[in-house]
Amino acid sequence: MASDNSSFLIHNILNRGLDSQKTNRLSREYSDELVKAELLGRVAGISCPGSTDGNRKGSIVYGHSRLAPCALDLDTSSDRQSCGEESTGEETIHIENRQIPDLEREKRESCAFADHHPKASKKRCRAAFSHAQVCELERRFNLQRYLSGPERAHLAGALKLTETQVKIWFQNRRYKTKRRQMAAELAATSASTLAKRVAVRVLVKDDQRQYGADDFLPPHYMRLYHSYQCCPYMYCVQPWISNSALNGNLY
DNA sequence: ACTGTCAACACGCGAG
DNA sequence: CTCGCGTGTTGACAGT
Repeated sequence: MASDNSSFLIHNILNRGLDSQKTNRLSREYSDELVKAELLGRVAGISCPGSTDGNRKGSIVYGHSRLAPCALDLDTSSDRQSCGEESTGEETIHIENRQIPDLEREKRESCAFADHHPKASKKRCRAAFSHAQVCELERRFNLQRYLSGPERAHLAGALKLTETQVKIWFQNRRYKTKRRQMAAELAATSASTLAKRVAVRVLVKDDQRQYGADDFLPPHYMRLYHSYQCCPYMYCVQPWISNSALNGNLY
């Protein structure tokens, strides 16, 4: 599949290139001053300092400084830009300043402390990617389910994430898709089997059916079905995504 | 309190 | 040996 590396020109804006490694090293040592500098500078967001090689064996497992507030946040206009319109080959993502609430800053700092003092706390900090980041990741996932190294680096740099974060995200995304697909198939077969069994139990009174097979569908099947259908970022999926893609491999 | 979601992780495997 | 993958699990978090 052709990779559309030209679809991200954020580097031109941010003048950061693919130097996400450097960014991550910097952000790993972030402080309020760094955040402030980043916010006041041309870059308004700060990447989550997940280690690019942190998922390998023998690496530090706990004490990463990943928190929601440190995830890149893109404004709603960028959401529309990256999610609501077809890629024209030239896309820009506008990044705006973001106030970090005291509570969030507190949590972030505690994680930063744990990062510098791995033994101080085993509390694992989980990054919550921003809406725009997830939206862009979803959009890219809909285009291609696998990324090459350069593509991953490019996307990571564009979204201010580490390559590892992008890699793990795609990994989890593929597995999630597969799981949901399997669950849906299981629910479908179970429901049809149940319907066949229930069909004999249809009550008829005065030549009128009192209830049907659907009425017997257990709540958990319904919940499974609905959760399968529901995806918070589904509206990000572009119109050009074919129905077969949606019905087949996605969601 | 319970449950679902999700990023991060562990583990095993295969490819190069 | 390194890397990425699939798969299952963990822990944080949000919603109910």
